[in-house]
Amino acid sequence: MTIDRPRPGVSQAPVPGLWMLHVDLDQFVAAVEIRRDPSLRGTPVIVGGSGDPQAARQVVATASYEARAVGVRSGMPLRTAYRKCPEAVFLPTDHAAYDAASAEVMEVLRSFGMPVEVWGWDEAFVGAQVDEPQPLARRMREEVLQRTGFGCAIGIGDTKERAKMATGFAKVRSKSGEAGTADGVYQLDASNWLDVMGERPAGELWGIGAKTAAKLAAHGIHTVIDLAASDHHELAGWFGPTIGPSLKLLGRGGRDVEIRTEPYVARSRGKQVTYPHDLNDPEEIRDAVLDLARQVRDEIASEGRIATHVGVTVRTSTFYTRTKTSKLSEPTTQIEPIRETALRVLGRFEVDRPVRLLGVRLDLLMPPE
DNA sequence: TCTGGGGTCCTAGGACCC
DNA sequence: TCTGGGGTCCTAGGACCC
Repeated sequence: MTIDRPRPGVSQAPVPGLWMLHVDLDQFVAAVEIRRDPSLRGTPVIVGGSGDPQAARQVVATASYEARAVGVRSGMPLRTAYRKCPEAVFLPTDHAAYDAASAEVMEVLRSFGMPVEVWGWDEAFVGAQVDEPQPLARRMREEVLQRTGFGCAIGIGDTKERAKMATGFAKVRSKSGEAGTADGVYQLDASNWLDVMGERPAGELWGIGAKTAAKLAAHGIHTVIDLAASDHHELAGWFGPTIGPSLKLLGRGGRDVEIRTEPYVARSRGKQVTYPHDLNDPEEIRDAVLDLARQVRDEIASEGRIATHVGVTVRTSTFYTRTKTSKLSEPTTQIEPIRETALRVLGRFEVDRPVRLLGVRLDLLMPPE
């Protein structure tokens, strides 16, 4: 799954008549499970880990609305979710099913003949050159529902950032069942951005997390309008030359209008595992790292990708987590140099506590252009 | 509530070279 | 005479998102 976020430094601007439609599927993972087993409809569904609610060290990946209603959240330990909602149906994650269902939806979106940028399983941006984006968005929702059975919300904006924020309002309205035109569709553009967003906390903006929000607040910047009116030189001093000014831009609603339709090319590939029980034996730790290295190498090799760096992550029982990386002597797809390098990187750790998690990541050679 | 997994991008500092 | 400045490569760490 590929994730992106507002890219600092992207320099474009709203284009008259060009609308960004941000399509966001409702509780997608749970919806896929409910579609293939309609008897689940109306009952709380919790997807995550192996599907065993008693398993330690596993968390909720997605909870259906019924489970969310009683306080179940993604990222919550499965055992906690079970305590809150023992009547829920617990299911293991099934990536292949979500991949396939996602592809169905993206095909429906592409059938409108407009550029589609896929964002992970359950999100996409569509670039629409139309005078009236709202009727189009409603037709898209209808078409997705008819042809796939999945509900979605659509945010409309004159930038991607505004469209993404608009989706949040579209979802609220669609759930409240509010009558009128705003059922699952909401529009944010230059004309209403500050009216709607200005007094909201800056931390609600996409790309501003808890850390950045706290740092902004320490400098007296609390709301979106504060951020929009802030001094970009000061921001650069606090956050660096790229991120600083990009934050002010975010407060003003962003300016990205580029729909990238090319297939996504990953920059890295990794695998990490939290073991059901801590590893103590150095031999066992070595073997586990070699096993992870082999798995990731097999994946990239089957996709014709070439590794440039090897990273190893170690998390100890105290949750202390560190990653070290080494450049391969030359880009390769061969298992031997990757194994050797992984062991060399592992050797740079002083592992003096039980190990909870190990990970191996390969940075990939990017094709030219 | 004992805390997953898979990613991306930016920043900073040291090494090294001219 | 211990001293300037710029550029690049490499790695660690942090922040964010789904």
